[in-house]
Amino acid sequence: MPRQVDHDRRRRQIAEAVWRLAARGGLEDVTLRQVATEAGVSARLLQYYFGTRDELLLGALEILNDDAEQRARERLATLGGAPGMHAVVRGVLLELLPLDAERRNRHLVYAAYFVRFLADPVLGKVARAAPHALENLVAGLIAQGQELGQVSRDVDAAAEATFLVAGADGIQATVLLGQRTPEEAVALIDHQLARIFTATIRG
Amino acid sequence: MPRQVDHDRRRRQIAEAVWRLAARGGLEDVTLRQVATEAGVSARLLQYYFGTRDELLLGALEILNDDAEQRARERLATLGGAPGMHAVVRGVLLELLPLDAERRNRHLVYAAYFVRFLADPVLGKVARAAPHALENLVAGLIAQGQELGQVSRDVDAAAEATFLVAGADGIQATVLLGQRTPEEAVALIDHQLARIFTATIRG
DNA sequence: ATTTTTATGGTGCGATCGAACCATAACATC
DNA sequence: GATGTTATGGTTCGATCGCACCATAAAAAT
Repeated sequence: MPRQVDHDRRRRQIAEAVWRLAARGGLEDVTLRQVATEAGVSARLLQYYFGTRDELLLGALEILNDDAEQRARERLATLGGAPGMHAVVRGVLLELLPLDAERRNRHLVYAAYFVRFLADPVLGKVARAAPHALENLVAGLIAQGQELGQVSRDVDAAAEATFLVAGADGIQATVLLGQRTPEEAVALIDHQLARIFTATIRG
Repeated sequence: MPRQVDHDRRRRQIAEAVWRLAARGGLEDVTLRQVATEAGVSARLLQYYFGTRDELLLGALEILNDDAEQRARERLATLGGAPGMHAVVRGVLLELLPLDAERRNRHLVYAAYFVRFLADPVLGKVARAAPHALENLVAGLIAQGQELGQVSRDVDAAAEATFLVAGADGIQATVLLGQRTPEEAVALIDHQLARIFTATIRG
């Protein structure tokens, strides 16, 4: 076994090139040659690490998903000792907004893939996994908030959770298009959260 | 002036082919040859009516926008004599959902164009026009509802309007991905509207 | 009937695409 | 040091792309 090279590192390096190109010009611009140039490797290497172009697109998406989950966990972990339901839900929703270059790029990549998700069953499967889990997570957090008296019993936790996630997603698009600043987006989220989490200033 | 042919009709015929292809496989699949085949005309005709490929993409988008606006007006006109604010807002929001093949296709086309909107200033200008107007429209309707006592004075009309539009947009995406049925989507919208339009059954 | 403008089809060119193929440098193992 | 596997670069091929160019049918204008 010669020439041990960190395969995951190489794959990530190539995947990041795919992301940049997809975010910049859509999947049309993700050609093997452009990816190779952007990643600073030879085109042959793409075949070696990913195989065909479709497999490259799939692989880059999987790595992006793993990345998103890990970053989200990291950021949620920085919320402090006992965050409280309000803060946690806020953290989850803010993960959907393009508040920094990394998140902005990620959501642009998802946008570039979107239509493909419908046509390609394999990609679709990968894409459909995440959002539903998010809604359930938020719904559970709101329900916990009800147990703790931070949320009125009158609210429909599942319905509100779904609409919060969908709303954050919709606001994300407007920020990407430059119709709204990130600050305005956060304010809109906070406005809705203040409505749902009535009985809380801290937590 | 010979051979008078309905130019608009021809352009629409070609534009519809662009929409179908874009909805099916993204802008990558919108090649001149494929569009020509899909529209049942010669590739030469695309050049004649639209010019370059970029101009074709722009033209097809403009026609789509005009179409969307006209269809929305038509549907709103069928709401009956004195619709009331609740029903009008509902009608506007439902226009954002893929409740039939036409609306589904339209939103898929927008999705296919999305990343382009950021890179191409011309396309971006066309795309940015619509949504902001929608939010203002809904905000105005909610404000009118407040005047008429159908909406509490406590609600922030602008903030709620924005979140309603964004939420409808986000829900739209989940319906397109098959994560939610159109009926569930409508129910979610109605749930939010029932919260905002408190004092109304016939509204 | 001739002319002129509009509308349409076909064909060819240079560039680029995805992917298969061929070569070989690097290195662990024996 | 010989050997065999892993990792990388380069080249080539058939297909397809956008688009420019050439031809001509159809009909209004003269």
